[in-house]
Amino acid sequence: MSFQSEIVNWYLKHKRALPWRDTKDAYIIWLSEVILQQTRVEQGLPYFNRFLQHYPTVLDFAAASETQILKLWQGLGYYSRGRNMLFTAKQVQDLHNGKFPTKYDELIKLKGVGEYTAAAIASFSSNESKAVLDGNVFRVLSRYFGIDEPINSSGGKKQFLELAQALITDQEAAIYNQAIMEFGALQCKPKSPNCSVCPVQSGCEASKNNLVSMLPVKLNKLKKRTRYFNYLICQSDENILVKKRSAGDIWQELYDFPLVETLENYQEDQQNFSEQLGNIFGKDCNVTALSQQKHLLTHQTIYVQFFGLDNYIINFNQDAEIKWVTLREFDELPQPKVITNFMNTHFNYLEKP
DNA sequence: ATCCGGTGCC
DNA sequence: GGCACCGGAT
Repeated sequence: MSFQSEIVNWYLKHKRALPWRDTKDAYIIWLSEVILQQTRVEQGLPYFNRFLQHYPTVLDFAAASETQILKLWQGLGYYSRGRNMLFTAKQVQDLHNGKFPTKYDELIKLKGVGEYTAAAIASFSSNESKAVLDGNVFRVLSRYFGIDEPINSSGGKKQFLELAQALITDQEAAIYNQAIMEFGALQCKPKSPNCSVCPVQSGCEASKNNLVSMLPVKLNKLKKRTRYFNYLICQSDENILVKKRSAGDIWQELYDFPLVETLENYQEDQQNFSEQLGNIFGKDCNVTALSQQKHLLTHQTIYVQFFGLDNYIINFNQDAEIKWVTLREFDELPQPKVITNFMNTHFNYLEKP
């Protein structure tokens, strides 16, 4: 038996009874699908029932106020979904005579309806053979076919979409789409799927190769940190106070200046800034803001602000890595780019021929 | 504390 | 192409 037939058979046996199943009403399917975006069935179910009770048709929905919609949406998260639904309901009223579209090409134009939701509504309501590709489908396909292409890369998405579309058959589009998603949600779960009772285990590449827990592959999207570096330029004649950077952070063993890091711009984080500044240069020190620049790293965005130091007392005990060097000595020390840039603009007489 | 997940918008 | 949007599960 084919993969698709096995999945559909499994579905007929194990599917949950849910109120939006087995309806062909595109409005009701839209309602359920948008509510279920980024949301688990158990959490979305009561919301779906309340929305359908309040707004039995798309025209009822279109007549609602944004406040009413958001009040009903309360607690579900991603509130732009609710706002987009109202916008779309009005559009369906005005542009489609209140009749909710059932074809992918029309659905995809609606606000809040992306590729997944358009394929879901089109296949469920009119059996159009557009493959759905959600988190469940990615997982099932990557495991069964042993695909280790990252699902959140553009190439990976394309590959999975082509595969999913090749698998769907015209006559069974609606039920197959529902089946593979339900299969992913209940059987081929992200964590500890029970492969011993899986109907397609014998054909599953991940199972054969012991890769079930490794698939699907997902690129960690590096979350960029935003940081605020406030450098204190302490200069006396030809000497400047520098600091060697230590382990556990960027630019290890390179030289920069005494640094106060704040959680936000120093003006937004005044108290913290002044306190740290006082610890290094005494309570009564004066600073003057000089230049600023934005420094981009792979994993961090650093807003760098330079300050000139007017009067100060240096508390050397605060940090053993602080020391005086001449400007010429500093020029020979390894420095981060952002420091070199600063030196070149403010001490350009040091530039070599 | 970290993972999970569609769409809009930049 | 990458982030912001949210709450729940693990």
